[in-house]
Amino acid sequence: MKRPTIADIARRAGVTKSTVSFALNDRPGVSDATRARILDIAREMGWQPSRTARALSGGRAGVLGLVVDRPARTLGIEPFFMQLISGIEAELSSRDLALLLQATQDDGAQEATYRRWWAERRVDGVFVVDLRVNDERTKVLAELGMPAVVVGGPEGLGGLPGLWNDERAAVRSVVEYLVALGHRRIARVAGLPGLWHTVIRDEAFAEATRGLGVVASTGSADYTGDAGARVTRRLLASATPPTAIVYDNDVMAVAGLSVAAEMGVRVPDRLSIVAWDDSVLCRLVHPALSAVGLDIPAYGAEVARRLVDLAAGRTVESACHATAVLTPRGSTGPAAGLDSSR
Amino acid sequence: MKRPTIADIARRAGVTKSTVSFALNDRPGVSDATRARILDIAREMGWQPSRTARALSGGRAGVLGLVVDRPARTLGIEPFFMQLISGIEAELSSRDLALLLQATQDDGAQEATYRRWWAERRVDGVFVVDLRVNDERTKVLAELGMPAVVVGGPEGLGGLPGLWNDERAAVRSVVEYLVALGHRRIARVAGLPGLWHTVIRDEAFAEATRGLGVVASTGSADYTGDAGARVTRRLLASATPPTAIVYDNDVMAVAGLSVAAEMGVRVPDRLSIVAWDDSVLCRLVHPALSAVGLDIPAYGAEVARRLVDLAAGRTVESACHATAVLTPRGSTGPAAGLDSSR
DNA sequence: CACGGCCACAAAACCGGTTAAGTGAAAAGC
DNA sequence: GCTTTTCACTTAACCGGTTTTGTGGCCGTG
Repeated sequence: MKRPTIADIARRAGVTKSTVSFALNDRPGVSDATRARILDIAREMGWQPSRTARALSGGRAGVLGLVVDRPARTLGIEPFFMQLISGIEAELSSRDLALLLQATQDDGAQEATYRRWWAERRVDGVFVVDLRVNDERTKVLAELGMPAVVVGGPEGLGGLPGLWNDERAAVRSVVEYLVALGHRRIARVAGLPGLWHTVIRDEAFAEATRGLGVVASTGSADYTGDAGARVTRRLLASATPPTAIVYDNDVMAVAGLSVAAEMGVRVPDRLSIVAWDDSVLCRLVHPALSAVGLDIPAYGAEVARRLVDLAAGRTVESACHATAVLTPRGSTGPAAGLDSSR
Repeated sequence: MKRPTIADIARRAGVTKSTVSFALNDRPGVSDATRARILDIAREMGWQPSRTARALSGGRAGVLGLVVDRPARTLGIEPFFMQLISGIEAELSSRDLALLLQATQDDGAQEATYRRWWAERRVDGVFVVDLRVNDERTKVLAELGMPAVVVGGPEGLGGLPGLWNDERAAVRSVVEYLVALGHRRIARVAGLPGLWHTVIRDEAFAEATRGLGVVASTGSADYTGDAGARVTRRLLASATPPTAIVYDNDVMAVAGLSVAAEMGVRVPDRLSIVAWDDSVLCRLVHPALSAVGLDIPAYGAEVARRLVDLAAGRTVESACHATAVLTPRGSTGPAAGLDSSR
C-alpha cells in the first residue's frame, strides 16, 4: 500500500490539506473536535511526515554533516572519531536530526564537499574537525555563510564558533606529574605538524618544561603507529635517551611501548609512557598506559548541541569544554638512571 | 545572495523551467544552441540541483543508511566498522550518494529507525550489520519492502541479499597452520554468541579440528578487551592450558597478549596467538600478532555497490566476497611443552 | 440592526525540481 | 499542395508538505 500523505488524511476527514497540517503541527485555528479526529485518522493510517517534503518547504534539511579527512585504512584505528561521532549521534537522534558522513582524501575535496552540500541544501550545518593552521575551510564556510562549529580552538577559528578543551592545562599537569616523579629528560611525540591541536600542545609543552630544569625534546609524527615507533626508536637510541615520553595519541603510545619491549627497555622502570586520548586501547596493553583523557562522547554531544543551535539561527559563542585529566596506570613510575642517582 | 534555481536560469535564458530541466539532464527535446546557452548560464550562476527538490519529485533520497548498534564507548575501538564505513563512503561519494549514520542502543531501536527512515522517505536502502540468529530486522525489512543488503551470511539472511566472506575456509586455514606448527591444544575465544558470524566460526572450528587429534575448546566473550582478558586468564590458568589461542577479533587478541605478558607466559614460545580482523592494532604490539584479515574497505565498497544496485531496482544476488587470509607474524610459532617433547 | 471581530476552515500559492501533455511552425511525405 | 510527422519548446500537473490569504457564519456590542 502506498504511504499515506496529508492529502489522504484530509480526504478521510473531510477537510483540506491545510487544516490537517495545522492540526498535526499543534497550531491554532482548528477546533478541538476536528483536531482530535484528524489525529486519530493520522494515527490509524500510520502517517509519518515526509522528510523531503518538509525539507523542501521548510528550507531545512534536518541533517548535519561531518567530513573526515583520513585515509580509509587509518581511519579505523583511532577511537577518537568513532567516539566523537557516537556522541554527536546520541544528541542528534534525540532531536530527530541525522548525521551525514563523508570521508574524503584531501583538503580540497573537503571544501568542495562543503560547497556541494550547501548548494544542494543537503545539510543545515557542518562540524569541522582537524583544524589546521591557516585552515582554508574556515574561509569557505564563512563565505558560504554556512553554519559550522569547529571541534577545536581557541586559535584559528576564522570567525567560526568553536568548542575546545584546555590543552595547556592538561599538558602542564602531565609535565608536573612527570617532574614530580623525578623525570628530567622528557620527550614528546607530536601529531601532525599542521594541526592547531599540535601547535598548541607544542607551545604548552615548551612553556611547561621551561624553568623546571627539564630537558625537553619534541619529535614529529603523524598519529600512525609506524611513525610513533620510528620516533621512539630514534629517541631511545640516542646517547641521552629520555626517561619519559608523552605521545600525542594512544596509537603512537602503544607503538612506543612495543618498541621499548623490542629494545629491551623496561616500562616503567627505565621509561615512563603517557598517552593522549585515553581509550580502551590503553588498558588493553601490558603494562596499561597512563593516559590523558576526557569524555569524548560528551564532548561530541556538546558540540552537536551547539551546531543545532547555530543551524536554528541562534547565536553560539566559542567556549572551552573541559580539561583532560591524567589517569596514572602502570606505564609511569619514578625516573631511573643517572637523574635519580644524583 | 540567494541560491539560483532552475526558474532563475529559465528567466535569464528566456525559456521555461521544463526546457532548463531537459537541458540540464541531457534529455532530448532541446536544440543544441539552446542547450549550450542554458548550460553556460547555469555554470555562470553556479547552479546546483536541490537534493530535496529532486528527492521529493523523483521519489529517491540519494541516501543510504547504516544503523550501528554498539555502546558509544566501545564503538570506537574496533577498526572494523570505520574501515567498512570508509569503504562504503568511497563508493557512495563517487556516485554522489550519501551515507546516513545512526548509532542505537538496542535492537528494538534499530527496527524503529528502519521504519522511521522508510516512512519518512529518508533513505533509499540500508546496510544491515551484525546479523544475529533469528534476526528480527530481516523480517521488518522484508515487510517494509525496503532495499537492504546484509553484511554477512550466508545463513540467516531472511530473504535479503547478503555479501559474506568464507569463514569456514579461513578457520580451516588457521587450524591447519597451527596444527602444522605442532599445536594440539587449541582454544578459541569467540565473539558475541548471538551473531551468525560467531555460530559459523564455532561450527567451522569444531569441524576443522575434528579428526586431527586436536583438543579444541571455545570460550565465549563479547569482543571487548575485558572479556578477552578474562577468558584468556581462565584458559592459561587451567591444568592443561592451550598452546595456541585464536581470538575472534583484534581487540581481544591484544588483551590476551597482555594477559600472557602479565602471567609470564611468553609469546610465542609458550603460547601462540592468532587474531581475527587484521588491523594496525596487530602490528602495534610486541610481538606483532599473526592475524587473519581481509581488505575491509574493499568489502565495504562491494557491499555499497550492491545496495546501490538494489535501490535502483536491479536485482542483486547473494554472494561470497572473499576468504580472509592469515598473515603470520611474531605471535605464532612451534608448539612447546609436552606436545613437542613426545 | 448594522457593524466589526473572531473563529474554523477552505483556497491557493509556494518550495525546486520532474514529467506528461499540448502547441505552433517547419520539414517531410505522397 | 495538402496532410502528416518531427522538432523545439510551453503549459500545467505533480511530489508532500508549509504558509499566506480568503471567506462565511456566529458572536458580542453600541
